[in-house]
Amino acid sequence: MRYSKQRELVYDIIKNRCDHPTADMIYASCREVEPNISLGTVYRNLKNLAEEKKILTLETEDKKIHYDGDTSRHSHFICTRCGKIIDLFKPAVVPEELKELGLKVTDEKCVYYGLCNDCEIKN
Amino acid sequence: MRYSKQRELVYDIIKNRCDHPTADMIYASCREVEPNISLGTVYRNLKNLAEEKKILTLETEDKKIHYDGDTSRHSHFICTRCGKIIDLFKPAVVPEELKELGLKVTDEKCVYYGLCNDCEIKN
DNA sequence: ATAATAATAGTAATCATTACTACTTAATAC
DNA sequence: GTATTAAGTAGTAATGATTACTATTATTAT
Repeated sequence: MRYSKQRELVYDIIKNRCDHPTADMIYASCREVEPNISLGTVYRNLKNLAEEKKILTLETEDKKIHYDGDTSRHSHFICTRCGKIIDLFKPAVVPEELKELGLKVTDEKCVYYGLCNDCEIKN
Repeated sequence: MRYSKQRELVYDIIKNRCDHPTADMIYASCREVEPNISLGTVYRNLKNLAEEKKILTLETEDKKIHYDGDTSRHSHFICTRCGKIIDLFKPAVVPEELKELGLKVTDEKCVYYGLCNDCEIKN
């Protein structure tokens, strides 16, 4: 894979935000810097970066892939009312059952659902 | 919500299989019993059943929603090579960090990735 | 600098899912 | 039991996120 400034831009943008943007959000940010970048380029590079495990993906119930520039082992809490995604940094315990079944885990995606504090109040 | 034999069929089919079928797989099974059932009906009822928490959904990397008739608290292991989904029944520990943040969990979806035993051998 | 070829911009295509509409059926009242 | 009413369905069209395609541009090895 050879260098391109578009890929670097996509990567920098994800790395420098602490939310969990979708492709179109990243596209919007890219265009502020590079107005001619195309949506397909953003998608292609997001896919490349995810395959190389330089970024992570989060498949949610909103049918859009959310990207995460933080590749450290962590989980997420998603508010079922407003969709906000909150990072959980204290590592969850991997089920011992996996060892018993002889399954080696290379990745994990743990998502917890409920109301965030703001939505809890509003309810 | 009132009774319909289509909804009951969709529900029965999911409940009586131990895999994690997608909408089109459930549709195919439905048509063996009820050849005129429409795909839209299957989708609508899957959505209804999921909203009522009578079935669960699993959002995976293959961009199709997988449905699960087992609503007991359990996790999943997905093979990154063949896509097979394996149930993990021993409950994972919910991160204590959630309590610290004052977040009440109503649902959880923990997915672990790696190679299943078959694919491990083939590799 | 040039050649080779990977990457891009812009657009078209894909495909899972949802929306729409005329018709059917379950549930309730008479 | 029949009529009423509104929810559910079949069949089809639309949606929208993502991917594929193609002519052009940019990177990198020689």
